[in-house]
Amino acid sequence: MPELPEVEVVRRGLERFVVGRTIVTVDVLHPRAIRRHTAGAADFAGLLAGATITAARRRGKYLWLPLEPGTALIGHLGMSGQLLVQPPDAPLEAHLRVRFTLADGGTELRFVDQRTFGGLAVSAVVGADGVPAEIAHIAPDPLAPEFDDAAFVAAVRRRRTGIKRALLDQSLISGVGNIYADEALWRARLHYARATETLTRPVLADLLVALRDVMTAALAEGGTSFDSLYVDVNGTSGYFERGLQVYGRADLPCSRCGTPIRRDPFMNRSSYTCPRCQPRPRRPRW
DNA sequence: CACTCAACCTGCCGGC
DNA sequence: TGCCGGCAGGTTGAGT
Repeated sequence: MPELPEVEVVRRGLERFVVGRTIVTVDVLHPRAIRRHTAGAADFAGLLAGATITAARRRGKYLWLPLEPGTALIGHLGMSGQLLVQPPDAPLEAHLRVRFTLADGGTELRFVDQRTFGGLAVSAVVGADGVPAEIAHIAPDPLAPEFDDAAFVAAVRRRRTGIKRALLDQSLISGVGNIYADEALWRARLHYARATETLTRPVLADLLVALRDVMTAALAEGGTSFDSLYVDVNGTSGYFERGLQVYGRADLPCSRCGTPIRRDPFMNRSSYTCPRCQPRPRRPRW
């Protein structure tokens, strides 16, 4: 899915439309959607029926809804997941996986997921910081107040890998995916295969600025949507595709120098760079 | 412990 | 038209 800006758009929608409401019924239409909830669909539904949603939170690409009585409904959108707020009489989506009705009889919450890489689970164990145990391994994201810049820089410099691999490691920094990694590296003029241990503190500080800038700009546009898969809770697409400088722009001119953007295979997907602004390092690290 | 990669899915697009 | 390969914004768990 969706990287941090797209997930934050969804979180804001949940905050607006479902916080304060009480779940009445839970219908799991596809077991794979709750595979992380190992106790199964009946347990999942039983823990949620009667629970009241007290907030809508996010860390990186994970979402969760804290519940009264002290549990939390966790969600990850994977590659194609959507959380939609729909009128009860809206036609059922082709890939509807879980459906929640709410006590006031108004709009209902639906989890729709074409590829089923995403999923939901109920957490019974919430840490002191309010983060469910299942998400404890996810690092803070760069837009969160608890993100520690110095700790991130030190951790990157201790690594022995390529900088893009580090950016995609959600236990180091969360919320960054293939699009925003490429966009931030272009802004910071860094090639994705630059060795982490050779990057200086100022260079990494600049990279953090680039990440925050591009994600904040994307959020202001409602996120990036190439197609109808990436939408807010009302099904509306964002407009940041226009703001992308390298991602998906193979052979188009770099907006800074005119050199054609290059696409390389990378970790079973793609990386986009400007060959001139982001020269390949002499000793690349994958 | 640090790191890498295949596997999990469905749909779409381009080439033959 | 149909079939096939390639590709898609992510995470995890097994393996080195």
